[in-house]
Amino acid sequence: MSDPDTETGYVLDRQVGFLLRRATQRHLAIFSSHIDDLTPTQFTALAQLCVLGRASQNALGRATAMDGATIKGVMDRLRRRGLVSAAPDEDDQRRLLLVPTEAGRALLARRLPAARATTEETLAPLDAAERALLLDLLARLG
Amino acid sequence: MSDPDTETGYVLDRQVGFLLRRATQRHLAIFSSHIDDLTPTQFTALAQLCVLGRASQNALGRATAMDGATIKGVMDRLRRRGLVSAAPDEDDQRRLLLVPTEAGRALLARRLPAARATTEETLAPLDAAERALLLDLLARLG
DNA sequence: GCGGTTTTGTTTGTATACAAACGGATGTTG
DNA sequence: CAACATCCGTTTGTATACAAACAAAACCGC
Repeated sequence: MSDPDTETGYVLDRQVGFLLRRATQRHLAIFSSHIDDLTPTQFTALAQLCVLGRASQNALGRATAMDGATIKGVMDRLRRRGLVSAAPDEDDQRRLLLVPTEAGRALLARRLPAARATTEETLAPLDAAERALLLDLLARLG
Repeated sequence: MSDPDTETGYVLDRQVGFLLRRATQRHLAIFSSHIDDLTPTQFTALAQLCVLGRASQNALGRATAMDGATIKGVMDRLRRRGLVSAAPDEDDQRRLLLVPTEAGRALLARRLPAARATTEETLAPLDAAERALLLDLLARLG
């Protein structure tokens, strides 16, 4: 009767959207406590570009789930810092061919241990089976 | 050997942070397909304010996991649309006392079914047991 | 009751995110 | 090959998010 959800039936702590936002916030805070010279988004984009070797801007955006406007801003900042280089694609005049620089690859390599520590700390409340389960459930949502 | 993670050991699709971002993106897209006159953040803030009845700006921010700068912007927009009213707190001159207007409560009531549909559609890939499990695991992360 | 600390709201600056619109290049199809 | 559609990168506008700094108000220890 004195339940706060009597009127609306809306209990915040049970909403998927809210729980996702909270978990993301905590993960972001942990990330920046381990890595202070790259944002999670920048790290993801740089890491994926290193895996791919080279990619057009939009293709990298698709690979990292960022739209055109977002990936442009991210790459602009990485390029300004000399971590990524860009050149027009010979075969397709529309495309901007992106390649990680040596500095970019080196920085990624130096930060990989901290990235793994970030994941570890984020998942610390869960045991191994629960971690696998969570990743599986999240993957099926996305 | 031809595994793309040979160099970095970094497989994007297994990173919690990436999966959280993807799931959040999908949830956001579903939300806006059901509700086009409130953002998820605005909905959360309005709903929580309706549950609380009244709250100071920072207190509402804490209740909805938004920092001071964020909750200010959200409330400014809700106030501009007449969904929330604000007045100085008599007992504490620092505080801004927020209260949902009738229009705010009415809009929330009209949008609650769509909000439930959003949750339902987001969790559609999972059965009942898996949904409960996911919410539990996410709650323990946050 | 007074001085140091905290709280509250605000502002500024940076960084995602996404929608919408655009011009240029490429692809497709009849 | 010409009309049409699609893709690419860019720009603009809006909306979270968070850090850092600030002034005013309230609190708290001694």
